[in-house]
Amino acid sequence: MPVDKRLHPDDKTVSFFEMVHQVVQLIPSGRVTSYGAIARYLGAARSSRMVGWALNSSKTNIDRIPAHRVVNRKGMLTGNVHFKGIPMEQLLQQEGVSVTDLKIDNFNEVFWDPSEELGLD
DNA sequence: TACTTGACAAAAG
DNA sequence: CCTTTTGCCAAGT
Repeated sequence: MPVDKRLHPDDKTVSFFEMVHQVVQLIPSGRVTSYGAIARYLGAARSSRMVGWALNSSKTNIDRIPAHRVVNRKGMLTGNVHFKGIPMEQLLQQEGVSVTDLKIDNFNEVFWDPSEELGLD
């Protein structure tokens, strides 16, 4: 099933936070994306900062939202400090993502762009 | 209503 | 490559 129509930015019935959560849940295991990529997909290319904040509001609920698959545009695990339990680096490595010093080695290879994978409207 | 917060991004030096 | 500066804007107070 395609992405829920609620992801469309023109639908004000769903908060920006929830739209972010929806997209993050679509990230496949072993792949990662960036805050900016998610923001662009949501039609809010200039709200990349809000994406991370949205994840923060989810209280690092890895069970529901794989926030560890979201990094900044350089592939650095800047959100690691918000993970109380298992650090992002370890979670990613469990999925086969090579990480060194809080930075994804082959970022270009594991990068998953929702705008391309899910299609842009 | 007005001000503050940020898990970012891009550009400049 | 590194640091600083600037633009951003939804949500919380």
